[in-house]
Amino acid sequence: MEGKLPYTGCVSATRDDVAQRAGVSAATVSYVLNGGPRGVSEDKRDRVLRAVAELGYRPNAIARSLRARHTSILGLVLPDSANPYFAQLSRAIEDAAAEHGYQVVVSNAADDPAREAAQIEAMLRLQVDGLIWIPADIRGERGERGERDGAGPMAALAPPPIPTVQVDRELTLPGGISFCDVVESDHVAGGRVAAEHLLALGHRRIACLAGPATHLHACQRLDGARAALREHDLELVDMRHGDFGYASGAAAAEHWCALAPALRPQAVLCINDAMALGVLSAAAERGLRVPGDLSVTGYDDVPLARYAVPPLTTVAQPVQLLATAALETLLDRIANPEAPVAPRRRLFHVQLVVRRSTAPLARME
Amino acid sequence: MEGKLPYTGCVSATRDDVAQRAGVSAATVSYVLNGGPRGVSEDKRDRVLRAVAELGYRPNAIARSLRARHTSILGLVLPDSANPYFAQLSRAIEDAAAEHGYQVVVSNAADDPAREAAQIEAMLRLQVDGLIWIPADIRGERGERGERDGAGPMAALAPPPIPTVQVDRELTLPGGISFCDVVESDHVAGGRVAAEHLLALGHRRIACLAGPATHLHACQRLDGARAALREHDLELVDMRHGDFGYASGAAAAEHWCALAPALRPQAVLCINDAMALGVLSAAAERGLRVPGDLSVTGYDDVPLARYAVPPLTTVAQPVQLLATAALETLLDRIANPEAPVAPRRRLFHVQLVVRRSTAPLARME
DNA sequence: TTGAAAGCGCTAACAA
DNA sequence: TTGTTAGCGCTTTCAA
Repeated sequence: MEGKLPYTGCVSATRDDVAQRAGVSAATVSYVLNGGPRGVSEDKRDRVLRAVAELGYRPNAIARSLRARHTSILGLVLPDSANPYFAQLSRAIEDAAAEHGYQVVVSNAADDPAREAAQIEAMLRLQVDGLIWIPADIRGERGERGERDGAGPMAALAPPPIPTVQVDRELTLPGGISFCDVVESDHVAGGRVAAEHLLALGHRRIACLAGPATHLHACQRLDGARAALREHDLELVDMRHGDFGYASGAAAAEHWCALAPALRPQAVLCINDAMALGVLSAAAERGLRVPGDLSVTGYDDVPLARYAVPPLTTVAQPVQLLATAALETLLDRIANPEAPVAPRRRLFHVQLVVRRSTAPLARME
Repeated sequence: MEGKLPYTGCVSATRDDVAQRAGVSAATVSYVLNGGPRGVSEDKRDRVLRAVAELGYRPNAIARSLRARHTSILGLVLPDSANPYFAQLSRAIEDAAAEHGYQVVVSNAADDPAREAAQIEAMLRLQVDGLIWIPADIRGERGERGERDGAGPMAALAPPPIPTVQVDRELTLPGGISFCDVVESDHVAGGRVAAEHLLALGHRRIACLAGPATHLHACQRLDGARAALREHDLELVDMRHGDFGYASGAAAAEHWCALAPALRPQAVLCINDAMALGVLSAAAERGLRVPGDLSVTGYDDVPLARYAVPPLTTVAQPVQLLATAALETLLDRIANPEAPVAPRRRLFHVQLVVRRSTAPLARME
């Protein structure tokens, strides 16, 4: 074994080999391996099982899928696997899928619509039984862009050729028309609860570190925050756009930290945790204390949030619920592909997790 | 379109439909779609392309793979996709694979050998052309455990039935015998360079936050650190085992922070970044200053490291190099499956990234 | 209870 | 340059 690497799999046994060795028909082999649709005598079953073991037989999933006309695999398209929130969500989805006997193939669009489209296309060709899609980019009115196919993901998915659920955010057709099922949490409420928390703490000069203007879910969080402020007759004192990464959080914070105390926001509401972490970092570098000089909130409650310095107050999304709901929805569609049911939308509650990056406004600044 | 969801894919066109509509043979359709192996007249090519567009034809990758006896897909088995380091590595591998026309199917073993074995088995059945494997668990002498198949991943992979590369760490057969190619960085050197950095800063009471004793790569880092200390006639003042997660880093740090200053380590060398981040968090909670009261080093240089508070001194692994080397090795094996070449091992250099979580030992504590 | 055989959608060798 | 056709490995209907 050591020294040489001859790949035994290159000449691996087929079901016919098993049948021959066991002295039964090919059909019989199938029956024992699949536990049906027919029974097999004790004797033959043993012989088959023995032959399988001796030959190290491994069923060819490709052949099986071709014949069966389904693959038992689900495609999961992520916008950015480096983001811990998606890593969490993806893990939850995989677990839920495994419980139902599905394997999941995940791909990372890396926030690139062309890449996303290519990957969706590849999954469709792979004949996945269903697609779980966290859209990379909410481009609002037009699904343009994309190189390889001359079109973005919308070209392949509207209308969806196979059962599809969007998770975590909704991408609609021009005019806000839904074209597939959606499972997401209430982004508007999340933005609102974060803002209300800051308001309750006495902050008045609140700034927001938003996402790209093209991302609907980020805008919804922003809208929620603004609505809460408006009820107090307040406006955001500043708003900057980031790209959801640490660096953009740090960059925005650099700007705010450079301001004179009287001009500086008292609190910054960040649209995701990564950017909030960037803010924490830049504030510390600049010698600003959080929450003493600046309160900061995040969004997502990634695992690191509670180990941030200081631990981050954030809005937690119900990751498990999102995952199981997405799977439920998808499996239902797979089971009833012909049912002409209108796109469904399920919305989940979000929860504020108060930690130590926020504090009551200091009396004197 | 709005309102109803009839899955067009359920009745999608086949290549024969295209042939019929274009008024050519099935073979001709293949030739134009695959760009070979034969040429096709301008006229027929146009007709085929038009028919493809009109029918929304999507080649069935399953059927193609069955016939072609290869899938152009590579399997990537990760121990834990929630770990940002693996997310980085996986991204680099996907990119490299895409450049060579391979799609990659990634699965997350979640540090569970049984799950890992099941996933490897599933990939083998899926007929991936090659496997890139970051073993979840270095169990050293015996590959036991695993529920579903009654065996761990070693049962399926030693010897490897298809071209396989281990990346980032090496899992060998009992007796240290290699059974497949491996691409990794020099963990011993990495541990050493981190320790030497601390030593150069004047630290003498150095503790280590190690990984599980079963993980060879973690032990190698530890060995490197110890070797460096020994050259200074020093020993680790303490060593604790963590599980690579934030929480275990924080837990270990709790312990150290509770010690009287004279007993407390002056520096903590952590075997990965996540645990180092946990240490930073706990130290801050306890009011210990880093690096004033305690210097901390990590390992991996995950994206967050430079945004930690304070920015983390760490050992960077050459993620891009690892990824391209792994792919190169694998593709070479795939191209020459019959060549009986001994397992290869490629080792890469590692680099210390000095940031602000380490500082010279304060004169007076 | 069993075996034979018809394909699933595709590629490529072969014949024209 | 083109069409015909034999499978790839499997499931399952049909007939025995």
